[in-house]
Amino acid sequence: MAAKRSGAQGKRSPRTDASLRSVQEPPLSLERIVATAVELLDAEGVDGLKMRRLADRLGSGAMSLYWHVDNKEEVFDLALDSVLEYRAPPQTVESQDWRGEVVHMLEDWRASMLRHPWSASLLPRRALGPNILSRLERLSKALSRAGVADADLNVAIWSLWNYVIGATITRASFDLSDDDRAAAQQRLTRLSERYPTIERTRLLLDNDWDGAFRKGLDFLLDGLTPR
Amino acid sequence: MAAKRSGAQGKRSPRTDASLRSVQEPPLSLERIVATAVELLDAEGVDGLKMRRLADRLGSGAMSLYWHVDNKEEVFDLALDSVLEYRAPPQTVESQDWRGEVVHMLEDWRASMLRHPWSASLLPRRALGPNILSRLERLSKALSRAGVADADLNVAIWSLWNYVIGATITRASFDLSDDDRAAAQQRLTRLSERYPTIERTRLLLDNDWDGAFRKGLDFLLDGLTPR
DNA sequence: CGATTGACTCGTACGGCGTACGATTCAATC
DNA sequence: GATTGAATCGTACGCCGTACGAGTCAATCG
Repeated sequence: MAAKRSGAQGKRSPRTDASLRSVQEPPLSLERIVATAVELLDAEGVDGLKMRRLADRLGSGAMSLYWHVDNKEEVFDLALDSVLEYRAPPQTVESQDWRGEVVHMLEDWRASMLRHPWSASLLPRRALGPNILSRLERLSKALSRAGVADADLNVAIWSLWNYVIGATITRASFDLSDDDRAAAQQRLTRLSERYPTIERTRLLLDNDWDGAFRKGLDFLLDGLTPR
Repeated sequence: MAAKRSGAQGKRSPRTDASLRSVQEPPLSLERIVATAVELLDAEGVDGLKMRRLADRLGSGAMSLYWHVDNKEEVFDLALDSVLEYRAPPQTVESQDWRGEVVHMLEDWRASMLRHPWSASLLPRRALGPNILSRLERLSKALSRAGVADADLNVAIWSLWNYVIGATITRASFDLSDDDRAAAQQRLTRLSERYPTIERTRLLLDNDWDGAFRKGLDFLLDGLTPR
């Protein structure tokens, strides 16, 4: 019957001989699957991840994946969470600089997601993996130490969360290539009398995304944290 | 050959007799297709929209849709933009209350998207339809009249845009049903020593989404607009 | 009036997807 | 040596988006 991988992994050592395997493929494992899924997502985007292709890259049959994973959704969830692991800076013990800490955490979060542009669009699935939760926990703690009252903490967390994922999604989808920019340019000049302000400020064409992110974040933090 | 619907719609009057059609189905049209797609999306979510089902609802064959539309992607783009139409309030001519105007626009935007929870997750496709563009144009104008310098306008617009779509996506995906809440509750208490702050503040369980949105928005506007 | 045209509809078919199912393999155990 | 169970994988099924080409009918033209 095989209860499938059920939380507790099997005890037998996994097959190690590669008898028929093409060259010297290591055996499947959840870790390899997730790591390869991230590679594939980086290379081909969300639509490029197919179970068969993932299996090809792993040198295995497509159906072998389903021993380690319930379905494709779970691959997405695991890939997303794996990309959001937070490596804290070299331990600024008892740092008094709460604000700097929070800013660093949020900028690192955004950077992690921009390194894997597909990740932002996967966030709005409510699967909160351990890495996401631990980021939220850290953020809560830092804000709490910064003096934000418990009653205001959720508002603060969600405001920041919303801002970060919004900024990341926007950046990932509206950071146009030169070709795209030329096309947008053309389309806009054709409609210039309808959208004069957009055209004047070149809203869709030139943007200092990083600077804008930092500025809006500062304003939010000014409001959310006491004095 | 049929160059397909190419911008200029045909001039002949469309077939009107419903000869073989089951009852009294009106003929296909882009408007009907988009309206029905919105219905279907509201009822079944993003994954529930299939060309065959859409055609069923319209009382037509699946392939008939492709006369009016290039592909499924275009259906999504049109449905999204149609949902974002902005009906301005009863003309507050020369209103001096720029801030109130901006807040109203952004809250209306969020409300429009929450009425169609699938819409938020479709925004990060760079297809900017006329309704989205016109919202951006209005917003730009209002902020400009509020005294925001051109040089700061893009930062302001994007900050607000990011905040609004982030908040909407979050709200749409984390507003748990009672069952979900119970499950999350259970999972969290099991991990309570790992995420004590999250548990203490009930971050994932109880939220005043509307209040939080409004508060964060106020802070952003405080920073973004002069004095 | 009959022939032609072109807007519009749709049945069939194809390739690709996620994955259910059952057979197979092999190391560890008895 | 027989049994067990973890892990792999080939085949097949149902569903998807849509290419293709044939069909239908109203308006047009001679």
